[in-house]
Amino acid sequence: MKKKDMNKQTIIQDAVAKIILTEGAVSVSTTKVAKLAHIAQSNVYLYFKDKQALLDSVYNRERDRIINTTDIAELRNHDIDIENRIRYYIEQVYDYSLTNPDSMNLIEQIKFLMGEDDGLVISDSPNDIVHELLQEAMDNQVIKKLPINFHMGIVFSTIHRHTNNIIENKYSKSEYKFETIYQFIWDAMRIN
Amino acid sequence: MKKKDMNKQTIIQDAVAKIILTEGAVSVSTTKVAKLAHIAQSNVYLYFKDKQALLDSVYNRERDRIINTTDIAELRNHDIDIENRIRYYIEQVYDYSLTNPDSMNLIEQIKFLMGEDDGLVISDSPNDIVHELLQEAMDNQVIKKLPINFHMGIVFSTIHRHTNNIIENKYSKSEYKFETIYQFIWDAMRIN
Amino acid sequence: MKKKDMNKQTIIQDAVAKIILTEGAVSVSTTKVAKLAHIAQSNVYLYFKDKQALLDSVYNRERDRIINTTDIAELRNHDIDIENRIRYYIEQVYDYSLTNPDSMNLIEQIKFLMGEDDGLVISDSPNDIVHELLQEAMDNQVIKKLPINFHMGIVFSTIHRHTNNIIENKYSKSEYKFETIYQFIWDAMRIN
Amino acid sequence: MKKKDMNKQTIIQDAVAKIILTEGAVSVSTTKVAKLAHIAQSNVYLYFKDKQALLDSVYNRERDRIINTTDIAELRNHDIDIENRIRYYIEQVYDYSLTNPDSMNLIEQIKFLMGEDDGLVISDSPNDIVHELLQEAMDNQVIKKLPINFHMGIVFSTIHRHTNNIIENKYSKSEYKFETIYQFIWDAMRIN
DNA sequence: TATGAATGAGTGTTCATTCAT
DNA sequence: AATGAATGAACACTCATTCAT
Repeated sequence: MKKKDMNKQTIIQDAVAKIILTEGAVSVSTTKVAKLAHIAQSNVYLYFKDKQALLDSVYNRERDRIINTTDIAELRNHDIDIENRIRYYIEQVYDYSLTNPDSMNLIEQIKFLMGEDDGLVISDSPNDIVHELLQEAMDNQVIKKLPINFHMGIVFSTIHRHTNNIIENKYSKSEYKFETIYQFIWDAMRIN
Repeated sequence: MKKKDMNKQTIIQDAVAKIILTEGAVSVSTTKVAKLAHIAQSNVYLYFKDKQALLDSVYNRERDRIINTTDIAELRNHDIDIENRIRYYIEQVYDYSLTNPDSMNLIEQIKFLMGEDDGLVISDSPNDIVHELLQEAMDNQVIKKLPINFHMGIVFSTIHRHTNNIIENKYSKSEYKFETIYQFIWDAMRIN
Repeated sequence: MKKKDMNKQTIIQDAVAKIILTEGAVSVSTTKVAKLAHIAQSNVYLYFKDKQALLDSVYNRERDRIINTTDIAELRNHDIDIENRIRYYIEQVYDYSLTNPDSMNLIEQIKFLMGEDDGLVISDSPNDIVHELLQEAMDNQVIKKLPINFHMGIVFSTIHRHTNNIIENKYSKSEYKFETIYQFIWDAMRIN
Repeated sequence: MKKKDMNKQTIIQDAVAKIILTEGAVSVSTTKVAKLAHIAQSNVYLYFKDKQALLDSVYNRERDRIINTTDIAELRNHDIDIENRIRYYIEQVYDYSLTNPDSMNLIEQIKFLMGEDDGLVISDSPNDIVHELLQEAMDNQVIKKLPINFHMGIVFSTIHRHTNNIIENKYSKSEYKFETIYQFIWDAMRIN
């Protein structure tokens, strides 16, 4: 029932996601995608201009998912002090990553495949909201004066590593609390 | 004459490395490698069992290069206090990365191609020397009690990001000193 | 409003013609045609049995256009001496070709695609009017006794070449008068 | 025996030629070529960079064949009067065409496929030998002052048509002598 | 009349790998 | 040790055509 509601676009994107997660982005081929989606290979081109567009769409879907999950308003709410806004942001990344561990891996894989070096760091535009937040924090001498991708990087890579560790059963979800992870990240970022 | 001393193995590996760095690991093909190495395509199989072995060898070569550059003795020298040994280690990674920026990218690319998730974190064996060092530091409550790949991860990913930023001309080499980078990493690791 | 009077058939044919002239007959595909005609791809099959029928129709449309432009009555008018009737015919081909240079190219392209060797020579039926005229001229020893497609061929290919030379800016329209072109053709045909 | 001497290049080119002549240039596909040449499809790319290179090579092979058959020295021999040199040239084209009727068709087909409009007119370079000859004839007021491709065109297209008529059994080889064909062509060209 | 969805067969091209010499 | 030739499988992508709605 529910499945039938999904349109083909989504089915195809899901197939791509599955392949990326199980075999790696390199292994994505229209043939495999079509097989997994139970359609003819040529059919892929009915829904996506070409392979690049297909990968882009999967990437964007995931990126949007993240962005939509983020409580942007709060990040801009100047009634909250900046340190807490950053903490709130990290918490959101943390929650998102634990809830959707695949999402992060998808984004990482696709970005890498396309030759972008920044890994998980998502920065749509320079005046991106998080960018803004971190810049403000830097200007106010709350966090260290460093390239912004250092700050974004440590947030993402730490949380991502944590999530992967759990997935790979290196330890259980309960073994490290958010507070612990957060402290690690925040100690790096903040001026003390 | 001297050049001719380089055996074919090395010539081939160099070709692979060059392709990876310029076009990405995905683009490595025996055809291209052979062309770049000025040998017949089939010749690649004289020196390497298959493509996988070839990539492995390039990976291992780089990994060994890193390990050999590291002053292991010093890391084990208990006359030096542990904090300084870690600092020394970070310094060595830092120096290596700035001196051989390609090396890190090679490792990252090959790891990605093979579907390994840990990125740059190299851990050959559990009783690896760095592993040992960090474990000791954790036991002595010098660094935070966290999965070891957190500690290794922040070292590598921060330094790697820094190196890439420089390569991509985001800023000049002189803009951030080692001390600054180190402080960022160390603040995350240490218990304060 | 008026434009809407053009029925879909015509719109589709026009699309085909445009593609042939800009990209060559080989490049005609239902996909492209449909896109250019602003209809669904499958819609092409509503108006034409298959691709072959579509091409045929475009060919026939052009052939009819030529035939209808030709003043047949005059060609048969025995009050005019035969030499002048042939001259009149050549003049008409000349005028048509210069006025509708695309027309000739369309016919040539489609013929090529269908593997017909006679190029521009259009001969619907053996008792074709021009056929008749030339036969009569041959019988009356006005033109050389040669296969009829020699005579038709030289008319078409010379004029077509002239037209293309102009289109390709090899020289301007005014550089060679009809009389000059005609003399070239007629000298070949006539018995002297 | 003899067949074995032919290298694969030639075998492949022959396959292409056969397909062009039987099915038309449009029908040439690497698959068909490979099948006809009894090799794997991928093998085509061992001998030719891509399909274009393959077609080019078939074209060039034929063009060279024509050029090598032509007695260039004689065409430049100013001891012979120009009219006779042109006649000699036309005779050579005539002989070649009748001896190698396929050759002309191959060239025509490939040229058309590549979108060149000049049909059989082969003009390698502006100072091409035939070009030279005709220009000289025009300057000396032996032939009409017209675009050179008119003169070349009538030679080729007339002879080609004649050859095709014979192939298609429209009449027998003996029905029209060279002299007849020549007269038709020459009357068009010459100033009278 | 019109369309979107579907598809199988085909396209040119690249690949890793094998083998005879 | 070295090579050129060979190949089957895979790739992304386009095509003419059909069919249910």
